[in-house]
Parts: sequence; structure tokens; C-alpha cells
Amino acid sequence: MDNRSVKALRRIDLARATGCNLETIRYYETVGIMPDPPRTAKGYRSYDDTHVRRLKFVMRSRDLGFSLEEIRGLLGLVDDRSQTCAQVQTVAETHLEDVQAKIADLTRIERVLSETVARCTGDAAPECAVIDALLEV
Amino acid sequence: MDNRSVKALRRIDLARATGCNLETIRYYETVGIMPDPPRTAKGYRSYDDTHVRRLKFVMRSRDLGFSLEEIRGLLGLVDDRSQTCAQVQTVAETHLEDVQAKIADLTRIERVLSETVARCTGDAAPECAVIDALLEV
DNA sequence: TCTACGGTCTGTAGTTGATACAGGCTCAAG
DNA sequence: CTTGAGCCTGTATCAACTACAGACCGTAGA
Repeated sequence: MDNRSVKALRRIDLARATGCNLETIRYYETVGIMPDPPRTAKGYRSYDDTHVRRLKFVMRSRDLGFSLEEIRGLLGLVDDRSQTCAQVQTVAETHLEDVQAKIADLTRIERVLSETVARCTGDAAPECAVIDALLEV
Repeated sequence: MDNRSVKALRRIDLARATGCNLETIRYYETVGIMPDPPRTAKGYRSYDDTHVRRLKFVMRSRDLGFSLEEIRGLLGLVDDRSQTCAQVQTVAETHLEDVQAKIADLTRIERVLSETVARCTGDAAPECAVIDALLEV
């Protein structure tokens, strides 16, 4: 029968596939970040690969410092296909600027950290350059 | 008399100098991120430049996704000068690896976003490439 | 077939990291 | 000497999770 229909995932399977906390999945559902999934006859949530992709995207965005509100905006592009390409472009451009600003900030920190770590002798030395550098970034 | 002693800052001055929320300064004090500052005779908090530097460091670190717990660790290096340079280096290296991972992640997103934004026609087009690209990063 | 165990459900409470507000006091410019 | 801006404390609220309680389900092994 070649029944390769999408494999149903339980909540814990989605959690394991994404690294997301089990309870957070339910939380994202209540706040509208994740859709209400189909349920089995007994009321169990039933997920598939699209949920895995979406949740991974949410988690990475969160990890990079975007708020649920901002992520909602981006997911709106995914969910509401009636928007024009121009509208999508505007949101994407704003997001791009945010990302670039974060990269610039992190790169500055990265440079100072790597320079000072390299300069550090590893000896016992209370006047270690790392410390002062950290405050100067 | 050349009285260029460090100018005392009120809480609102510290807030303005750093861009930090007024109430957050008090919060950082209660959770031990900022030290209990000296007080005037009437009990007003009195800050100086060292507080400005420290708070700026805390704020930037928070903005880049480090927890107060992690920041506490870094500030421990500043506060406890008895640690060896080697210990400082270890903490700084871990921090550096975190930063580099975040940069790599953001750079990947940045590339996909800028490529797809550039490719976008701006027409009404529900099958805009940006959307799918976002979920694939 | 029974039972143990791991998983599901809902609702609610607790945690972290802030932010806001209330009610009263203080300081300094006009 | 008033008035407005700022200070104080304590407490409440918020966002984004995270954990727990108590009841139910489903399946692998004895």
C-alpha cells in the first residue's frame, strides 16, 4: 500500500525532535505561536514534520533574542499567504536589519574577548587584561 | 582646590547614562548584580562612573542573550581579583564560544534573508520565496 | 489478561528578569 | 516658599517559560 503518510508524532516526540521543553510546546499553543494540532480520538495531540520545522524556527529565533511578538510577525508571513510579496519584503527587511545589528554587536564582543584571551598568560596574575577589557567593550 | 572628585550620580542619572530602566537598577541591586551603592545622609543612592561602566556591561550582555547567572560569573572575575589569570581565561573562553556560535547562527540567517529579499519582486505573489527560506535556514 | 510504566490530558503554581505603580519624603529652581 | 522632579520602599504585574498534581491511556512483557 506504500503507506508513507506523514508519521504522527506525540508531544514528547516533537519535544525530542526539536530539543524543546515538553511544557513549552503546550505554552506556545496557548499563546498562538504553534497551531492547535489535530487530536486523536482520545484527545492526544498529533504532530508532523511541519510542526517540527516551525518549532525549530521559533526556538532558534528565541535563542537569538527575538521576542515572541517579533516571531509572531514572521510567522504571520508563513500563515497568511494572502499578503503581497512587497509586504513580506518589508517585514523581512526589518528583520534583516535587526539581525545585522545583533551580528555587529556580537562581533565587537567576540573580537575583544578573543584578543584578550590570546593575550592572557595563564599565570596567576590579579591584573589580568581580560577583566578590564570586558568592561571596556 | 581642583575638586575634580568623582561626580555623584542619582539613580536617574545612572539610568540616563546607560539607557537602563530606572526600576531595573534597583532590581539589579536586590539580585546582587549591582553593588549596594553608598547613600547620602537622607538615604539617596549615590553612583559614580564605575557603576556606569558595570551597568553598561550588564545591559549589553543581557541584550546578547547571556543570563544574569552567566553575567554574575563574569562579574565575579571583576570583583574577585584573587582568581588566577587561568581561571579568568577559562570563563572568557566559554563565553567566547557562545558568542561565536550565536554569530554563526545569525550570519546564516542574515545570508538567507538578504538573498531572498534581493530576489523578491515586490509584486503581489503569495508564493514569495522569503517565506519558505525562513523555515529552511 | 493483567500490570507496570511511560506517556497524555488539564489546570494551576512557581521562576526569572524585568517594569510599573502607590504613597510618602526631599531637594532645588523660580 | 511653593512646585515639580526625583528619591524611597513595598508590592503588583508582565513575559516567557517550567514544573507539578491528579486523573487517564496504551502497550510491552509476565
